[in-house]
Amino acid sequence: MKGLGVSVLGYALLGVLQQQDRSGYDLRKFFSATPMISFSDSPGSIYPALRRLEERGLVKSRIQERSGLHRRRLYRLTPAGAAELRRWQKQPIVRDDIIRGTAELMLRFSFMDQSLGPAEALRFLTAFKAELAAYIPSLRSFLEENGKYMALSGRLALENGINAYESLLDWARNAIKSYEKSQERD
Amino acid sequence: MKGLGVSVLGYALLGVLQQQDRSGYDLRKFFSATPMISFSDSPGSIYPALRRLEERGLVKSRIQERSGLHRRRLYRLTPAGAAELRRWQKQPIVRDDIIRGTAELMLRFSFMDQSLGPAEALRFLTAFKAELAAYIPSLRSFLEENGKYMALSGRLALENGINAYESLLDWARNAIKSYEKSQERD
DNA sequence: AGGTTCATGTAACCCGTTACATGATTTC
DNA sequence: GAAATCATGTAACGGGTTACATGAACCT
Repeated sequence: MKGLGVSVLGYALLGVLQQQDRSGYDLRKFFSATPMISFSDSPGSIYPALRRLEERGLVKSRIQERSGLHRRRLYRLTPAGAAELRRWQKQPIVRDDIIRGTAELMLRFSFMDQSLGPAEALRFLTAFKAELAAYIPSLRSFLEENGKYMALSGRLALENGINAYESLLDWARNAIKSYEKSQERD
Repeated sequence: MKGLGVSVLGYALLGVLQQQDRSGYDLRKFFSATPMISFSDSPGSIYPALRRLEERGLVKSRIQERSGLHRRRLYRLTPAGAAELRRWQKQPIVRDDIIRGTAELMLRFSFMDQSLGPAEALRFLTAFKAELAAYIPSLRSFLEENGKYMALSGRLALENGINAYESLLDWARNAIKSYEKSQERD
């Protein structure tokens, strides 16, 4: 059960396709028109990525003919694609995930309600919180020991990193509360 | 005056080499032992990157023989390399820089005291602040309009994005104050 | 004598970027 | 009739990841 060769962009596509079937053009528009604009909407990235997903059996495409309108190729998530999305989302959170930028972790989380449900989302948040809480002190102590020898810009940049992780930790705590509240209503 | 073909890793190397001459091995250790650990310390990335920088005349290497110790190849920034670093750092800040992740912007800033001095660092921070302040409302209004139709995890992920940009804005304001204070002392 | 650290590389693979290319349909 | 939008591709290029490879010096 390994995640063979799907890029972050690939998972982003799987996540969006989970909601509804879309064409490559739809997906490009989606990326450019929502906060997922951090992904490139260039045809040179999306069309090849969709082709790769189809080769691996994670999506299935069909041509949609529309009178008057352009014909287009609609993509739908296959059961294997949905399973691979869940596998990726459920991976344990390790320090390296935190270090290499939290963008991928947030992507994993953002589709989680639909694919895994709130209980798993809560588990994710709890693990995320723990990993953040474990990592921040190492940054703090680096600043403590080296801050006085660093240039102002360097020190400020480091402080920004610490702030960013701390506001993420706050966010995680609040998100956990949101899920606990929504579970009480059941 | 365009920035022909230097990757983010390349600029990170130029920035670190600005402080002192180092070998490839030193640079790998530096990346793995400091908060710059977000860069890969694998030999497969660093040695080829150094070779490319030397081909472009941005660094110059020499072999250092040390009795008893291992011989190693020390890299030094050339004047052209220092100039290219400054050119990269001085580029205007555009919305796209904000959207594609602020890591590269923070990297640009973190070496700025040594290369461009505090006045330029202040200019950078002011532009950064303005660009952030201009971008955040568009995220807010997206949340306003679409939040009610989004799943909880998706909405929380979006809120996290907004929070992150806002804490960055706070940081920028404080950093500006730090520079203004340090200028008063002149 | 054997394992760890120092030190530097190469090569295959994947994939994102950029640019180019095409054609239908809609709008003014 | 021209411009913008819809819609889907291809191809060259660059560079990061991973894995493989080598050898000297140091420590026990």
